[in-house]
Amino acid sequence: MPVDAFAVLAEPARRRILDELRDADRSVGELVAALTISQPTVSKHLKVLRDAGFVSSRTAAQQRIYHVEPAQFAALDEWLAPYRLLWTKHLDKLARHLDTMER
Amino acid sequence: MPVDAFAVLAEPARRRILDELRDADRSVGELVAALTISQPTVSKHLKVLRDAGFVSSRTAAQQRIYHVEPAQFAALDEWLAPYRLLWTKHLDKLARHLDTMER
DNA sequence: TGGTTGTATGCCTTGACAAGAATATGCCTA
DNA sequence: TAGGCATATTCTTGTCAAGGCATACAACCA
Repeated sequence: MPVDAFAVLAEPARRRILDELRDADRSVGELVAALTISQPTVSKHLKVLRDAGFVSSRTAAQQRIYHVEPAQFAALDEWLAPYRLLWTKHLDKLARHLDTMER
Repeated sequence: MPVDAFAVLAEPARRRILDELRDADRSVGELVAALTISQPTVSKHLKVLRDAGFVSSRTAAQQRIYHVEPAQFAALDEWLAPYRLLWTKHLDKLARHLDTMER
């Protein structure tokens, strides 16, 4: 069953994890230290993120190093795209309005 | 209390409502007809969307006409932006790779 | 091999939230 | 003003997921 990307990102803790991984790959322990969340909780969130394809992990001795899979964000962007159109259109209108005002 | 945009959009029904409103403004009744959701449920979702600033409504006689507020999507896009960077970088790398292969 | 570190998993409780049914509210028309 | 239509709200119930705790598993080290 396909996982709902929005539902996955709805959890603030998961977004914090992603934000952390955006800078650099991290082991689970590093994530636990950086955020202030228990290790089991972090591991569970990582599982959700992994299942949804937002991150992947490699094994380095006893540690698992996680890193972001940027491709997965495309789905999100795809949904957002038509709205971005609307809203840049809106910005254009605003710009024209301001332009009109200053004449 | 600020509403979490991701949490709001996590509900598929709410995204369907937004997709419907993207084409044109709609009354609650039209939304109920278009989607196949009970009227109270639609009203409740609309309330959530309104509180989060994703839509606004005007009163037309007994009807309430809803329309999308595109500006609200900016927050979403803002969060997504750094990841988009990562992933276009990734696409670049892929392109270079393909380029290399065809030589 | 036994102990230790790093990570994952299972169970349980609790809280959040969605949907249904019933009802309330607002605005119109006769 | 009564009645009817469009929408909102309340209450209740069921579902699901998050987090705590304990524990299992895996890889390293002495």
